[in-house]
Amino acid sequence: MFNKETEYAIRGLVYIQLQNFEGKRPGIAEIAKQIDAPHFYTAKILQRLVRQGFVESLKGKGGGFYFDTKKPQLSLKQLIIATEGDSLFCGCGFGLKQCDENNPCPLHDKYAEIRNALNKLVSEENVQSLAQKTQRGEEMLSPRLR
Amino acid sequence: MFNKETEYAIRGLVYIQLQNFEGKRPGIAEIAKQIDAPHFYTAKILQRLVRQGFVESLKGKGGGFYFDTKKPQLSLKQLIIATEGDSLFCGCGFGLKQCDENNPCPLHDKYAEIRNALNKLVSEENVQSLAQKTQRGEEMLSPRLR
DNA sequence: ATAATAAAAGACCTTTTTGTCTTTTAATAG
DNA sequence: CTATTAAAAGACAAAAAGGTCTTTTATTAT
Repeated sequence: MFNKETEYAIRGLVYIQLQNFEGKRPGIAEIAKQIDAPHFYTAKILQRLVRQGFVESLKGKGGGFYFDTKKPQLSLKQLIIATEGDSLFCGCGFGLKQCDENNPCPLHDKYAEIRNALNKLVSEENVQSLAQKTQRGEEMLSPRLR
Repeated sequence: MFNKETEYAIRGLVYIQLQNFEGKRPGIAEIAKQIDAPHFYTAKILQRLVRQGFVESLKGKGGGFYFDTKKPQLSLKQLIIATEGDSLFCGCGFGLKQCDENNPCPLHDKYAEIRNALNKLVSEENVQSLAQKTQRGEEMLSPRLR
C-alpha cells in the first residue's frame, strides 16, 4: 500500500515520539535499529522530514530527534502526502487521469468508498495517537519492541 | 494504489472483453491506443497474461486477443495477484513483517478493515462485470471511449 | 580551545519498474 | 506455396525507488 519511504517515516516518527514521552531524544542509529530499517536510508528520510519541519533535530552530544510540542500534531495524511504524494487519496483505481462521479470508470463507485475510508483513517490518526497506542497496549512498532 | 502494469492489464482486458461482446478480436495496436497505454509495454503485459492462461490470442491475419468463454470469469483479485502479488491484501500498513490480530501494529485494526473492503471489491468484480458496466452506462474505459 | 559526538549534505550505487524496439514464429488468405 | 499479418520473444534502456557511504557542519562536555 504505502511505499518503503513512507513506512520507515511513520515507524521512525512514532518511535521518536515514544522516546520523547520518556524524555529522551533518540539518534539515527538507535531509531533505525529499533524500527528495523536501513540505517543510512532512515537518516536520509528523517533529514528530509526535519527540513520540512515535521520533526526537530539537535546535533552534537546529547543530540537526536524530537517533536516540538508547540507544533500541531502530525497526521498520517500530511506525512504520506509529503513522502509519496496524494495519488492514494485522489487517484483512479483504473489509472484514468479523468475519473469522477460525472465521468466514472467502471470501478469508480466502489473504489471511491475505499479511498474515502483510507482518507478518513489517515486523517484521524497521527504520530502521537499511534505512539500512545503502542505505549499502553498490545500494539507494537516492530516485533523486537514487544 | 495499483502499479502501472496492473492498471494496463485491467484496462486492456476489459477492452478486449468489450470488443469480444461485439464479436471482434482486437490487436495490440488497437488495444494500446484505446486504453491510452504504451504500445510495446502493453504487448509485453498481454503476452504474460496469455502465458498465464488468463486470456487467449491468435496470431496471423484476423488474429488478436479474446477470452475463452469456457473458462471461468477472471476476478480482479486473481489478475492483481498475478501482476503485482498479494501484498495489498495481506501486508501490514506499517510495513511490519509480523502483524496480525494477536500481534497488531498501532494501525492494524482500522487498516485491516480497509484491506478487507478492498479484498471484497476485487473478489467480487471481474473483467466481465466491468466490461458490462462500461457497455451499458456512464462508465468509461478511457476519456476517449465515451 | 579542543575532542568527541551526532546530524546534514551529497555523491554514488543497486534493484525494480516502466517503457522501447527488433527479430522470430505462427497463422491465414490468396 | 507464398506473401502478409499479427503475436511471441527477448534484448535493451530510461526512470524511479531503495539503499550505502563519506565528508562536512554544528553542538557540547571537558
